[in-house]
Amino acid sequence: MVEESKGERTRQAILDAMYSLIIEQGYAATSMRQIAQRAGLALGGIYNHFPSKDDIFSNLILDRHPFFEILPVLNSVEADSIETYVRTAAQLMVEEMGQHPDFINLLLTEIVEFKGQHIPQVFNKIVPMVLPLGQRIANLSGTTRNIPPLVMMRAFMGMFFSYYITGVLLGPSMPPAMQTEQTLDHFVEIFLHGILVEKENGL
Amino acid sequence: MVEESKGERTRQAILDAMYSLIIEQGYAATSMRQIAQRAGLALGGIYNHFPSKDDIFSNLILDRHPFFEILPVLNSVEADSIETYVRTAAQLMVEEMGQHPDFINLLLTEIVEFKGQHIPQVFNKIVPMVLPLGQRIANLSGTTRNIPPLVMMRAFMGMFFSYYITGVLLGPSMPPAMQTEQTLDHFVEIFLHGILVEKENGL
DNA sequence: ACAATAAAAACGAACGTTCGTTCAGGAGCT
DNA sequence: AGCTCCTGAACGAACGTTCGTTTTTATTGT
Repeated sequence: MVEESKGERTRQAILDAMYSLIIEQGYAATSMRQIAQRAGLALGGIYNHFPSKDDIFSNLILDRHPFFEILPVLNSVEADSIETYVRTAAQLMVEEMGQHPDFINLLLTEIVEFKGQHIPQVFNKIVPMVLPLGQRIANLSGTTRNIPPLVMMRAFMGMFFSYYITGVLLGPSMPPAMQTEQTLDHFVEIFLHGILVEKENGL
Repeated sequence: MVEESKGERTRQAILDAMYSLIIEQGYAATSMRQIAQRAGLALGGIYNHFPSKDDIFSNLILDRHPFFEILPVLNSVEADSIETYVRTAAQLMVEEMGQHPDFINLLLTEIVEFKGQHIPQVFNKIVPMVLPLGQRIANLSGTTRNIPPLVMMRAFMGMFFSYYITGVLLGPSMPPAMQTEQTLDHFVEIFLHGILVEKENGL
């Protein structure tokens, strides 16, 4: 039934093991012995599939970078106007991240422990996913300011990623006025209309 | 002349040493021996000042968290309208971070290696700095949407922090359309006026 | 001002542990 | 037989921490 060879299954088990261990305790604190145990093989067996601990991580991040899960979500949004798209996409993106509160660790671990050395490769896989998305959005109804679509996407991702991560990290420490049920809506409002109210006709 | 005792001086030297070593190579890769060497004392001497490696970091992050440098900058901005304030503050904040491309490591290290366990304490030191700032801004001229000032601040920080960090991390990998000289201005424009152009009088 | 004394700080070898990696050999399968 | 995969003991290096000892600094008494 499954076309997966034994070797490939073990390989995936090793990647799974490291993934979950990093989520739980970080990269540095994760030992090859723990990976072996969780993957269900002996210590030495790992080296039949990967030449080093670092190499396991490199494969992990290139296969399962958090963004590879977020972008399809943004791509799946159906909307007929830019405003609707933004509202729906922001909501979905935050929800999606909320369902995987873990995978942020992977992203940050790569930056901290590997100084972001995999970012170019990861980003090269992302760009082809993001370009058509920018195109799709540009074709929706609604007039936007004269800002390049990719810059808008960058701002969008940054804004709602920061919303999510500050919520997770600062959550209980935040003053009530900083985190309410409407805060996400306020972020959407700022992104769509800005913080300023344009004066209609003087007053 | 200086009222600093010998002990206090080496204490600071140890903190300095760990700070620079973390910037260069991360927390896990930094050994007590390296700290001792850079601080100019023997390995065992460290333990006259700190009970453990973790404890050095805890003191470091509570003394020198990146935000403690950014907030005074935002506080120093003189402006008579909200629009001017936002433009100036965004510019200054990005510049300030650009001059310390290093201290972001400290922030991320804390999250990755210590699971953000110091965040509540750090944040408690930050809140009193941020509340009066929100008050000051609320008193500037200009009409803003009905959004709590602290939420605006959260959005502001998130937006321009993300601008900075994506620039640093993704920089050379980004498509040209995503990173130009005007991109920061576009971010400011989005924050002030949103991406949408409100229709004036139908058409 | 100076010597006596206690406290603080520095030393560096040693300890026990854990780490990533290697390797000679054994299974299981075709 | 030959190949892929696995085993687990062993290796050497590096780690954080401890400890007995010495040196430096600060405080006191005179």
